[in-house]
Amino acid sequence: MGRRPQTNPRKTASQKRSRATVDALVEATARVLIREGYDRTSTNRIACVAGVSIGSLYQYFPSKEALVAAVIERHTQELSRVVRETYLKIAALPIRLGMREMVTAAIAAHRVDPKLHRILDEEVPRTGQLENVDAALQNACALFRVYLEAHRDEIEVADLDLAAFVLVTTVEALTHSAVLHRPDILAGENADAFVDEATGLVLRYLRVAPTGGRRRTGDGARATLRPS
Amino acid sequence: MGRRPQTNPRKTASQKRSRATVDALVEATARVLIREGYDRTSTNRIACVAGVSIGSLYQYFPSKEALVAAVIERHTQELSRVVRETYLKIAALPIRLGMREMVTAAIAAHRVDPKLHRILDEEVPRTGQLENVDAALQNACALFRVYLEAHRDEIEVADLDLAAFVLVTTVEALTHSAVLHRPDILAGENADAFVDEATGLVLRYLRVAPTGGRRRTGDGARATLRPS
Amino acid sequence: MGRRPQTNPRKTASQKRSRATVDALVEATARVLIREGYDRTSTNRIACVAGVSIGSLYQYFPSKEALVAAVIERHTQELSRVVRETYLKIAALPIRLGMREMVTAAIAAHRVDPKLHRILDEEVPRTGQLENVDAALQNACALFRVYLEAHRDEIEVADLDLAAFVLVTTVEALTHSAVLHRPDILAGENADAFVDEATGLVLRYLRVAPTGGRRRTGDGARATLRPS
Amino acid sequence: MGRRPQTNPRKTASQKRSRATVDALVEATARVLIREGYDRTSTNRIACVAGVSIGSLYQYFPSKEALVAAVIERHTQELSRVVRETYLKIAALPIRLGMREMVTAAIAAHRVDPKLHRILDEEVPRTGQLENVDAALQNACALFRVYLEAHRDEIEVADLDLAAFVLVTTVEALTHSAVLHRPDILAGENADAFVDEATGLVLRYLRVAPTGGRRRTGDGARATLRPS
DNA sequence: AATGAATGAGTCTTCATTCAT
DNA sequence: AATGAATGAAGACTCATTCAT
Repeated sequence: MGRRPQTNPRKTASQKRSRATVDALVEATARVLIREGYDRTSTNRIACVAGVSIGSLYQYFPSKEALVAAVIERHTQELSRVVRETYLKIAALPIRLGMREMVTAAIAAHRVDPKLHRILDEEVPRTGQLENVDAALQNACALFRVYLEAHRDEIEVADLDLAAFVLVTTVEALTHSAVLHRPDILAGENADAFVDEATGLVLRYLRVAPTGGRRRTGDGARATLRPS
Repeated sequence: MGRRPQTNPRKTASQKRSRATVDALVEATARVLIREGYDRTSTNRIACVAGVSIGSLYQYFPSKEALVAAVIERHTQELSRVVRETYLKIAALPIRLGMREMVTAAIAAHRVDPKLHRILDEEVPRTGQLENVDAALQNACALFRVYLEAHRDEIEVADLDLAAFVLVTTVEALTHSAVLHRPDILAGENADAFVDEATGLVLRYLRVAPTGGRRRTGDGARATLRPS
Repeated sequence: MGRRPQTNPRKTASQKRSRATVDALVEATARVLIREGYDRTSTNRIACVAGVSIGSLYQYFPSKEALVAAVIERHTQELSRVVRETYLKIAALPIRLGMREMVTAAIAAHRVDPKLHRILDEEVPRTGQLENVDAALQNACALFRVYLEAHRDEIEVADLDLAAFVLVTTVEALTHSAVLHRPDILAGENADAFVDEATGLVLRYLRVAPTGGRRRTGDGARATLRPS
Repeated sequence: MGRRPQTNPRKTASQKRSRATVDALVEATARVLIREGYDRTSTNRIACVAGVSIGSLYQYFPSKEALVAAVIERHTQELSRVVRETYLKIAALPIRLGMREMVTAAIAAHRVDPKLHRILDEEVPRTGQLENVDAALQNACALFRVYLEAHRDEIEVADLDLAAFVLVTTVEALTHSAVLHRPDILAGENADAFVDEATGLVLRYLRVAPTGGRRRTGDGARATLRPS
């Protein structure tokens, strides 16, 4: 596989001017990535777009990879923020509402910067970032597990860890796929239907009891029909 | 985005020798891709590994991208074959068994050539391949829809298209994630539990009635435990 | 000290055309080295002067260092040839004449390509070439030792190895220094005086008996003047 | 050959602090030169090691070359000091002892800072320093000539200038080569043998009469054995 | 059809040096 | 005086691609 270049920032810009330079560089990297694609993204181009000399670029980032890593980092941070906020928001909600909120938030997260998201997902080689991906997954699972535990009495699952993994993966995949590959599914009023569907998937998986009152084609109806 | 190079094979190798050369090149590309990673994969290297001159390489493939595309194509074909065979196999099965078989097959598919799969998934820029990805998704959904239709009486869904999309995406994501990121989940006896879990997700989503008779660690057992 | 780049030729040019390219490159390197100095010698410049593309340059030489190494090698070969031929020539001569011949040859050797010699001596960093330098020294000493052994009865030395080292070093240094730093010493008729002087140094070191018969400005004349 | 950068110190540091800064810079240059090699020696590195900002560096030295020149200068001064002291020491000694002392001092000189010496000798391009080298040589010759003149009655040479050149060159080369390339020759008790050998070379060259009393493998003994 | 030498645009990266603060 | 951020020319080197043989 060959050696991978360093990706740790070269020096932490403390002064105001340098801070601005670093920001400009990361921002420029994201923009160039989007506009040109990964292959056509060169450090010179980035420096140019950032309005910074190539020398300055290398003063703060030891390699092209480091810049891309910074962009990924920044984007991931943003997503994490959304996720964390969502958990805070839904912590107190009953699971039915909470899950719906969660699906909604997942979609929103995928729309934070869709073009960048797409590039990062499709074009940027993730070598060396694998640990991060795995870490992010573990992290999301852990958070979700906490949520499930807190709502244990509303659900029915044997293995909380497994359930967390299944749901995190599923919700991420569904929203990701819908946002990136089936915009039609999320267009206009369809959106609600999709959210219902995904939420339904989650709730039934967790064996959340169907709403007593609302009689619709739902679990509730079925329950009564059940043979035993 | 800049112009994308041609990716269509230059000429259809009719003669036997040409055919062998083409195969050798595609195979070499896959191997180099795995061994060196996308960035370090050069046409010269590929030609060398294939035991072919660089000139000959360009006689059959107009660009590097074309070679990579051919590898993706070949891998995709292989996966498609597994998928198709699975559908044939499960067509006649009741949905409970069919779905379980499907999950199993999906895992198997992800293990066809795991290293190549990973590289293709993580490192190879998919620009220009998007249509293919989308097409593959549509295709899989269509197939699955046919299956669902055939088993309509066993399930309870409002929108078959949507359900197909949801399940194809979900099963793919779960098996993909498990194989690539959580090998522990699939190790040894855990594998069965995971298959059960994924199958359970699918079946409950489709509102397939839990098994009355068969008593095993599964939905059946659970059903009886339910309060109401 | 950091890693040193490869200096081994990349591929041995077998075909006629490539052979010419390689030669042109080495020759160009020598010329550029002389004309521009080591620091200003760039691979692009070399390729340009050689009338070859930069790509071709790197097809045969993995690095700038490799080119310089090739030049050094070529120059060293040339010098070695002179040295070897000298030994052949003087093998049968009595030591008085042999040594004189040797000093003369040493001067000649330093004049093979004086400008290149100077650059190689003064400007080219010899990192990594140290072993070569040492090897060359050892080699010269060994050859000289053989010569001394063959003429053992004409000389009087306790340690042949040490004597060989001393003389090889001395003669090299004297001729080197004279050619490069004191051209006046070797100009016109002075040359003979210098050769006499150096030869005298060697002969007296080896305690070769002064010539009785031959009367000339040299040890012979002096010998008669000696008190005892 | 292109323009060579300035090498004269920018301003004479009169104040105490400035003086310290300059010293730190020169010292740092030497250290970096040794640790990293010439190529990897950058002004930023030097400034960093010296604990000084790059800006300050350029306040005192107009260029990288100037720094290196200062290091060479300092090292040369040191060597000169050793040489001068040696002359003072041996001025009153008879030539036999004086020469032996000189050889010993030459070895010592090469051991003043061997690593730096080696780098300076092998890696640092001497462009523009040629005059200095030549000057140093001339200077050493002049000093030595004075010595020889003072001892004229003990020796037998036709051309004092030539003899001075020959001996300065020879002694320098022998000790240099021994220290750098044949440490074995100077190890332990061998050292004495080598000093004897080099001193013998010098004395016989100068036709210093062998010691009358001490009967050992020497010129004296031989003289009586000589055929005629 | 095959070969592989040749091409050269373009990439990343370094580093001496300047200059605003 | 000092700082260190910024500069950008310049260099080493790669690699997809062409084309004469």
